[in-house]
Amino acid sequence: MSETKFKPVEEQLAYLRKGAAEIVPEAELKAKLEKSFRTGEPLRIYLGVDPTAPDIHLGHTVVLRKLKHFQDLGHIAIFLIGDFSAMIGDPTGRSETRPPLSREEVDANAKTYLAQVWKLLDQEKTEVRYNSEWLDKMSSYDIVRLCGHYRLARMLEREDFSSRLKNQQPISVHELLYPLLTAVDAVQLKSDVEIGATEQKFNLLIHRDIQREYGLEGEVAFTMPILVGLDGQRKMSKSLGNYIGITEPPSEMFAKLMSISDELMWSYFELLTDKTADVIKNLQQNVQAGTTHPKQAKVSLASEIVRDFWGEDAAQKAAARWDSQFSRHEVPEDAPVKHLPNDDYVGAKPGKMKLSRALVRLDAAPSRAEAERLIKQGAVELDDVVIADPTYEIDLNTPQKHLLRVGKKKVFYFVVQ
RNA sequence: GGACGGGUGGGUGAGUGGCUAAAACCAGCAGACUGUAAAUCUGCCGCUCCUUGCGGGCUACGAAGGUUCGAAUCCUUCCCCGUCCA
Repeated sequence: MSETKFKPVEEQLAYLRKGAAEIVPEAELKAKLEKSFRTGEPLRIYLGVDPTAPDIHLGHTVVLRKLKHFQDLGHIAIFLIGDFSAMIGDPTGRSETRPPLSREEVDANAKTYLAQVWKLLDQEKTEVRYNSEWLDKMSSYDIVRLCGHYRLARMLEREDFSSRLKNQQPISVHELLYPLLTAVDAVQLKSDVEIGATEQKFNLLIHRDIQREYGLEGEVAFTMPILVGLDGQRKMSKSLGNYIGITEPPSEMFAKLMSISDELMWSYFELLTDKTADVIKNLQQNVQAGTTHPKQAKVSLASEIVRDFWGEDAAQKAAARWDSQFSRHEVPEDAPVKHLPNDDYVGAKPGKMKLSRALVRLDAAPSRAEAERLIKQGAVELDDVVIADPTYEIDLNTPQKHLLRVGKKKVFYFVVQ
């Protein structure tokens, strides 16, 4: 290994700092980088992820991208799958106990999860580990000894626990074990740096402490901000429904990105694109000065993100389609054609079907009550005519294709079958 | 083990026998305005049936029973959570 393998330390640091929330302690990271530069030994960076859900969304990619940055600089990226710890459940940010997952659920999630990770990370260069590898083997004695390395008072300092305690919410004992067990990961991996979201800071610092208890140097806690979801308020999460999954089709991804607020756009630029801090700042100034339309800036944001996951072509198509459908209100070229089954149901009239019933059959409304509401509110357009009469009936004897619009987002054709 | 407090719609949280499909707020949905942005305004916001009506039926306030013409509200048992004491 030659000394020329790595870029100068300051250059590496500048690259790594982009988007970072906190590096604790930064001086130590610098020291580690310097040592690595001298010796030619790459640093060991890890990101631990609990496969509690099968899908990755943009929020997860923030830390993933940072791991990639380390990888880009020639360091060793370790992707740790918390297949064991997922069964315990991370108490972080929880106002209630997380329901434990079964082994099967965890395994299935881990599999689909990993497949998605390679959209961002270089599979060739990434070390994948599972923490069941060592956690499964620990004896009760090992665990008791591990617990001996940490104090309850310090554990209870953390916000999640203290507020639950105050609000008379339950805290299960096993939740206290979570940060201690994941600390074993850090010990086993002999990590130099661990990446996590800001909410993981507490866990990361415990990991650092425990590593030292086990005679290691102690990793640097590298935290990234939490990505705010599409609502612009709460963190992006699947359960809140304010997320963009990385396997979502390009045009959907694009449309969702275009719907975020202007303010939110900037943190997305910072955390989800490779644009440098300077470029982003510049763009922001142009928008403020009025020389660039905010919509234009957002189009470039959406294009870049879609391109990362689906390629240049797909990104361009998605942009064109968005413009056509939402700016010009055209019917998209690839609008789906659905089939309206002309089957029997109790009280069916020959050749007729209530529009509200058809909406449910066509998957455009979750229930007939909801469908009627949409109709009454003028949200439903059949063949370019607004139908506001909830008693409207569709003539089932017409063989041609009908165009249906429900709200602004749903546009499709249907044929009676 | 004992004493006490609590479990309401996606969330927070009112409601202590009928006027309650259940206040209010948040979230959500739709319309207007726009750049499908935000903000704002308006309406909706359990399910179902139709003759779409201040319409009919069904389901709902931790679970199961009971009292009552009538229960989220009263009683019994059970489950769950918390606080204090041991």
